Amino acid sequence: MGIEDRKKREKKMLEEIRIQQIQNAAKEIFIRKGFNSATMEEIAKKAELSPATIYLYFKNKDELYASLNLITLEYLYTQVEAVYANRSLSCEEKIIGFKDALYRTYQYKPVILKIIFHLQLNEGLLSLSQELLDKLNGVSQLVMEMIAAVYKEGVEKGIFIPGHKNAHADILWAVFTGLILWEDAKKQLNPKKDFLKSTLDRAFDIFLRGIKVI
Amino acid sequence: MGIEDRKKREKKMLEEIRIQQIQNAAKEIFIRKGFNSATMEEIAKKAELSPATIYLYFKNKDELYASLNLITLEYLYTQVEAVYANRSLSCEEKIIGFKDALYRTYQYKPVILKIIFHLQLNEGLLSLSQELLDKLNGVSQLVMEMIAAVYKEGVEKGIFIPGHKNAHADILWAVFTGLILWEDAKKQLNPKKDFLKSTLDRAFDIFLRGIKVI
Amino acid sequence: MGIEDRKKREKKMLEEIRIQQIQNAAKEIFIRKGFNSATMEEIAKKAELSPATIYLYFKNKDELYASLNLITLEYLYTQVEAVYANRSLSCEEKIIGFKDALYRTYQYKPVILKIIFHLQLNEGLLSLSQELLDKLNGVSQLVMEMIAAVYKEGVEKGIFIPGHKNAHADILWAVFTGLILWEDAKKQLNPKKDFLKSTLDRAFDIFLRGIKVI
Amino acid sequence: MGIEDRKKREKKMLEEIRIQQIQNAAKEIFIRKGFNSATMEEIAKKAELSPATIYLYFKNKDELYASLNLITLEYLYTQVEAVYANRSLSCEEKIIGFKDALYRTYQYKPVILKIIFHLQLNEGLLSLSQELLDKLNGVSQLVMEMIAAVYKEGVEKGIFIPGHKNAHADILWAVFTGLILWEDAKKQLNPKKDFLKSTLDRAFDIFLRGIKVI
DNA sequence: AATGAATGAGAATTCATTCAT
DNA sequence: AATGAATGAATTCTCATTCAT
Repeated sequence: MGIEDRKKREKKMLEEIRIQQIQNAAKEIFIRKGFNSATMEEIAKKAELSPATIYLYFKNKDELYASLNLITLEYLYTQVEAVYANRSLSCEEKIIGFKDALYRTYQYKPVILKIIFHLQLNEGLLSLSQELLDKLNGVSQLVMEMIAAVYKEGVEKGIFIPGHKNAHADILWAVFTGLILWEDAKKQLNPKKDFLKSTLDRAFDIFLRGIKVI
Repeated sequence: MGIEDRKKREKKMLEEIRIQQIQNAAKEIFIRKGFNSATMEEIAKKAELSPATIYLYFKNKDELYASLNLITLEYLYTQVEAVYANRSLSCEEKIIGFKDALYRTYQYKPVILKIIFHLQLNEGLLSLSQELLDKLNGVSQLVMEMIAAVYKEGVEKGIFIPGHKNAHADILWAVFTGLILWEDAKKQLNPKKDFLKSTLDRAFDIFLRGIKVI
Repeated sequence: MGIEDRKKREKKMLEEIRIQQIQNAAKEIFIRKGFNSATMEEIAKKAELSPATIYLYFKNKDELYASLNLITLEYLYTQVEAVYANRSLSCEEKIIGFKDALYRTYQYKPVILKIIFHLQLNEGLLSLSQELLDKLNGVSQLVMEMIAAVYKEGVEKGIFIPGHKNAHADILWAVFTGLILWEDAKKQLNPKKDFLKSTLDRAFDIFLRGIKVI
Repeated sequence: MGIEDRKKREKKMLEEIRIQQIQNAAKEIFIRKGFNSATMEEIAKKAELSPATIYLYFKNKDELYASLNLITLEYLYTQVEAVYANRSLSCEEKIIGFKDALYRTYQYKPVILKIIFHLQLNEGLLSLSQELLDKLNGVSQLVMEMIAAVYKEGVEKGIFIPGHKNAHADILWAVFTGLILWEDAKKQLNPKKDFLKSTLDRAFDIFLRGIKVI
């Protein structure tokens, strides 16, 4: 029995390895080419598999794409949640913590956030199941709510100037994504220059300065 | 002679109307579907023309897409330049002016920014002429420089806290584009809610507050 | 009445001029591009007319093409017939006369014979009416028969070695067309060298030498 | 190891069979319809494959067309070269040998000559690679040179009447191609009658008779 | 009579997806 | 489990042809 168990375990592990292998390849190709221009064949080649094999693990191209978004968002969620739940941090520190969480997520897999941007750009995602769309939106909603909650807390404590909490969550998110996008685009033209971290820090400093009650 | 002239003028106008008719349809479809998913047939249907007719006015899909950029980029530039060159405005007012210029551009032709994002996301637009790509990058460069110059001026006048001027231009640009992207994505899910203008105003308030010397 | 007549005559002449104008343009384009690759628009441009105008004079592209073949063949026919009917010529002289007739035809409008070759290459002529095909074949048949008849006469007079008369007509025709084709192809690569006339003369010398009884 | 080898060999063979299957279908359609009128779909249908499958083996229509030439041109060359290099043949026999070589080539792959004619007629084949065009011209050049050399040898030996060697090569080639073209056109109208071989033999008899010193 | 503008009917080509092995 | 081979269903683009003016 033990042997069977082991075999089963090994099988499952192998399967997961394969799935990741595919997702990794897919991520890169999707980011480089966009959803439509990325071809299954190219992804397969990158994954060192045949196109047909991908279909053993993912029902179709859309599902493969969607799977990337979900894991990305979930990863992001855990990062942000860790900051949010950390009771030892002040509101200001949490804002900084969020920034670092986002940045860590980006650093861990620079590519994954771009997937979300693609989502935001709404490129050909009509064939995603409503279920998945809901899931995606649900997670990002949760992230935004945590940010909003921290801002609200700050306002209540008299630390932050008053304002609509959701708007501030949006702004924070926008600063982050906007900078990623922009710095990345610039890096593409001039790969040597990478000012993302310092500019991001600066942006959040300003943001904090801007919302703090004097 | 006058008659011939008039006829010529009328013909030219008709042609321009047709071009705009196509561009308007294209804009909408490109925004909704993204470059790849948008089909010429769909654009044609939207424009109430046959696909073949589009090819009378645009050499191919890429050119049609590119044509949207050129117009609007120039519009963007003139908007921003007008603020920059306005000697009666203070630095702070210019920052606000930039925001309004950007927003006006966005309102005038919402497509442009999305297209820039596509470019930033490196969506298979390699078939665009180098000339156009250079133009795109050139204009955005000019815009960034104007923003940076205003920030620098503010620092020199002791109004803004010191810092790298380019970083601040990047941040401002990132806030703007990030918000467009994000609010647009949200609007897609819930078309009724459109907080872009108010959130943008708020974001720039915060940004200004954050960079002003107290 | 005289005035009406004159107007009618002028009209007819104008019409014929227009038809020739179109045919001349068509000839050149068809020869340069082949039937399928030649576009009506290109022909129209060459004729300094609009595509629509061509359709006032020719029912469609096929008919336009066919009209060229017919006139060419008819011209050829008159040339060859003149030699054939010339009672003062010997058999040998008639063979030489045929060659000159063919060459004259070719010189008169170097392009027209190539049209026939296209016909021979059977490029996309399925849409020609049977009537026209019959006409085309009928005329070329007549030409061949005249050549064959001269050969036969020569055999009967003991001047030419015996053989199947049609085969010899075919050979004569083949030598001519083959040389046109070949020399023309060479001229394309090196426009300065034009050996058609001399090579053609030589070929017919050899041909005559070869069929003459010693 | 042997097994793997065998499988590899079998796979390669299968691939070659498929390629030939496509080429055979293509040959027939191209000959019947000409390059432009032939459609990939028709070729695919003839080959009992889907159009898409053809693209697994040939990059595009042009390449498929070109592939037919390359093979056959090489075949033509080897045939003619074999005659040319055969030291046991007299000049006269070589001329006859050339004819047979040409005819064998024609029989083996009737398409090649038609394709050369298309080239000669300048049928929009501009998308062929310069490399291939050069090869085509190169090989035909070589063939012509061999023919010319044999004629020259005959003249030097006092067997053939004097004359420009290239002209005689041209004539021989023209007789051959002209007859192919002509007989083929006739066969199209009346498929039962195929006089090519006998007429060709006769033509070369006459040609030889015509150039021989009496 | 002439044409500018428009289009329907294809054509080549691509690619996600399937299936026999 | 993995895949090579095959394909149906698009999609872009072309062009002969029409028609209102």
